[in-house]
Amino acid sequence: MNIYDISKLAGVSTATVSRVINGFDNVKPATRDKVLSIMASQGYTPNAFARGLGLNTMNSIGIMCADSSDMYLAKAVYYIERNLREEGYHCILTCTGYNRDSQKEALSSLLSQHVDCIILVGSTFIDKDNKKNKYIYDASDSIPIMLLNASLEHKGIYSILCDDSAAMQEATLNLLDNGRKDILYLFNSYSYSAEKKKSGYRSAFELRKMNCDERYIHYFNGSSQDIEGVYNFISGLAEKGLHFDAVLASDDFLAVGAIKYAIRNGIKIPEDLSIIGYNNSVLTNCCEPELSSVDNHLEVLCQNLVRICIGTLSGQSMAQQTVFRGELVHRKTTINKSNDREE
Amino acid sequence: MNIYDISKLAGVSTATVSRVINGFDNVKPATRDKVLSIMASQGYTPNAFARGLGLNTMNSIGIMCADSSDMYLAKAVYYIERNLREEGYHCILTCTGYNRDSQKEALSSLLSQHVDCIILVGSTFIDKDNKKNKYIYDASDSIPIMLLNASLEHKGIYSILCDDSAAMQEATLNLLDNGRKDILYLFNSYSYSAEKKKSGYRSAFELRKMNCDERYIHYFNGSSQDIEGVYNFISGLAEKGLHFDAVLASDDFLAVGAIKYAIRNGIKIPEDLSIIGYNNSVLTNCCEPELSSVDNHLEVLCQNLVRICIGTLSGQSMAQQTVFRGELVHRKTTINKSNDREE
DNA sequence: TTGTACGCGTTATCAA
DNA sequence: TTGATAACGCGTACAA
Repeated sequence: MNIYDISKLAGVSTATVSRVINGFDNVKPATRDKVLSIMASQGYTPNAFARGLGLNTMNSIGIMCADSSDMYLAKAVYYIERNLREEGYHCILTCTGYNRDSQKEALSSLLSQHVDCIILVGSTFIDKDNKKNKYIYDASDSIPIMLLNASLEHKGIYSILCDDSAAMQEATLNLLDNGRKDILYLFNSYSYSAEKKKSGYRSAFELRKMNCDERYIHYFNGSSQDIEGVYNFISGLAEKGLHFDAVLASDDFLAVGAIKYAIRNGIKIPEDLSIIGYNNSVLTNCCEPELSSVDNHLEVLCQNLVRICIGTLSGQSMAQQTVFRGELVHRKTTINKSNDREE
Repeated sequence: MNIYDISKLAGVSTATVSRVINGFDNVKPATRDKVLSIMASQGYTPNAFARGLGLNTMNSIGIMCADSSDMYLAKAVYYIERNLREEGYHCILTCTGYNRDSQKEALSSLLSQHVDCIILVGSTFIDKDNKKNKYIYDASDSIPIMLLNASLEHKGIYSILCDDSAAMQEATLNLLDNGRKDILYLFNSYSYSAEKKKSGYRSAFELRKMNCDERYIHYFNGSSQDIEGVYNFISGLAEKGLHFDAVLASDDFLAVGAIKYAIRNGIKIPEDLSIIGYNNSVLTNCCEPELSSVDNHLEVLCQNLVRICIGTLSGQSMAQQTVFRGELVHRKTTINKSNDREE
C-alpha cells in the first residue's frame, strides 16, 4: 500500500494525496475527506524511508552515552528522550563505553545514519588535549552537536552544563566553615566534568586562604557498583595514617562507601565525620544516615538541551553555552549551621 | 557526493561501485582497488535513506521501555543495545511511561519507522485481559516482537524471561524454613512479572502446607525513589498492629525501606527481622547491613534475547519461549542455614 | 484546486 | 567482469 494505491482508490493524483498527508490547505475539503477516509480504511502510513530520501531527514537524533546503565546517565537519557519525542523526534541510542576508538566509531555510525543532530551525554567524550577533540569538531561541520555536562567552543557545538566547579566549591566551603580541616576528596574519573569538580574543591581552600593538601585527594579506580571496594579503599587510606574529618566525593556511591566506613568503625556522622556526595541520586536515601549531596538539576539541563537542540534545528540562533548552578542538598551527613532544610 | 560521482571518478558504472560497496566478489581486483581508493579519498558513505528505501530496512530495532531511568530497565536497555550494536543494528529507544495509550502510540510510531523488530522491555506492556494485548499481536504480524520478562503465546512473538514465580517461591521457602512465620510481602506493580512474583510467594506456603495470610500482602503506591515513603508505609502497617518477622519485596528499594524501619526501631537484622529484596541491584550494597536479594540474571536474559532476535531476523526458527532460573543471593539480611555464600 | 513528471541514491535484474 | 536501467515511494516544481 503506497501513495499510488491511495491516489487510485481516491480517484485523485499522488500530489493531492501528498498534500492531504502533509496538511496543506489548498485542497478542497471534500477531496481531503475522501482521501483521509481511504487512507484510514487502508491503514496507510507513508513510507518513512522514501520520505527520508526525499527530505534528507527522518527526524532522528543520535544520543551517545558511555554507559546508559549508570544511574546518572540513565536519567539524562530518559529526560532527553522524552523531551525529544514530544517534539516529534526519535532517538537512536548508542552506548559507547569509555574507549575513545569505540566512541569515534559510534559517532561516525550515527553520522552515516544521517541523524539530524548528535547529543553527547556526559563529558567522557571530551579530551583534555583539545587536538584530540577533532572528531567532534569535524562532526559539527555536518550537523549540530549538543554537549551535556561538557563544554567546547566551536561553531555548531552547543554546551549545556552545570557549573560543577562552583557547586563543589560551595560544598567544600560548607565543610570548611563548619570547622572541618581535613577533607578527604574522592573521585573516580578524569573527565572534563570531574576535573571541574576537583578544581572547585581546591579553589575553596584558596578562597579561605588555606592550604589544600594534595595528600587528601584520591582516585578510586573501580566500578560504581563496587561500594564494598570503596569501603576497602577508604579503610586503606585510614590505616596508612591519613586522618580526615570529612569526605567529599565526586559521586554518591563513593560517599556511600564513606558512610559504610564510618558505621563499621563507630565514627559518628556528622559530628566526627561529615560526608557529601554528588548527583543527589537515590543512593542518598537508601543509606542511614541519609546522605547530603550536590544536585546539579539534571532535568533542567536536559530540558534546556532539547529546547536549544530543537531551536537550532529549526534554524534559530541559540546560545552556544548555557550554564546552570548546582545546589547542595543537606540531609543527615552534614552540619548545616545556617538553616537545616529538609527535603 | 553520491554513487554517481564515485562511478564517474572511477570510470565505471554505478552497478560496479555498488558491487564494491557491498563486497561482491565478481569485480576485477584492479577495478575494486580503484573504486575503493576513490571512495576513501572522497570520504564517501552510501546514503542510508536510499539504501533503506531499496532494501526496505535500515537495520534498526525499536526498544520500548516504560522508564529507562529505572535502574533495572536501564541495565536491560544497556545490555540489549550493546549486544545489538555488535550485530550491526542500531536501536531506537522510546520511553513510553506506564500509560497504555502512550505505549500504543509509541509502538505504532516505531512501526511507521519501519524498524526490523521491536523489543518490549518489562512486562508493563502486557495486559491481564488478553484481548487488550491485540496491539501487540497486530504488530507481530508485520515484524518480530521480543518480550523481556513477559510471555505471550503467538506467532512472531518471542518471550525471554526469568521464572520469577519460582525465584520468589525459593526466597519465601528460605524464610519459612528458617522459622519465619509472618512474612510481610511488599510489591509496587500489578504487571505480569509482578503477579508471577506474588504467586511464587503464595505457592511457597502451599508447598509447606501453611496458610498464606492475605493481610500480609501490601501494595506500595509510590515512586521507587521514595524510600522514605516506603519507611512510612511499613511503619504505618506496624502501628496498625501488624506483626512480622520477615519482609519480602518485589523490588530492592522496598526492601531498603524495610531496613530503614528496622534500624530506626532498633530491630535486629536478620535475627528479629529477615529481609529479602529483588533484582540484586546496587541498592543491596549501599545499605547496612547489606541486603539479600533475588538475582534474575538480567545480562543472560538480554544476551539470549538478542541472540534469538538476530536468529529470527536472519530467517532461522527460534524458540518462542526461553525461561531462565533466578537465584537468591544471600548477604546480611537473611539467615542461611545451608551454606553462607558470600559474593 | 488539481495533475504530471522528475529527483532523491541505492540495489538488483538482465543483457552484453 | 561490466553496464544500462528499472524499481523503491515520496515530495514538489511546474503546468493546467
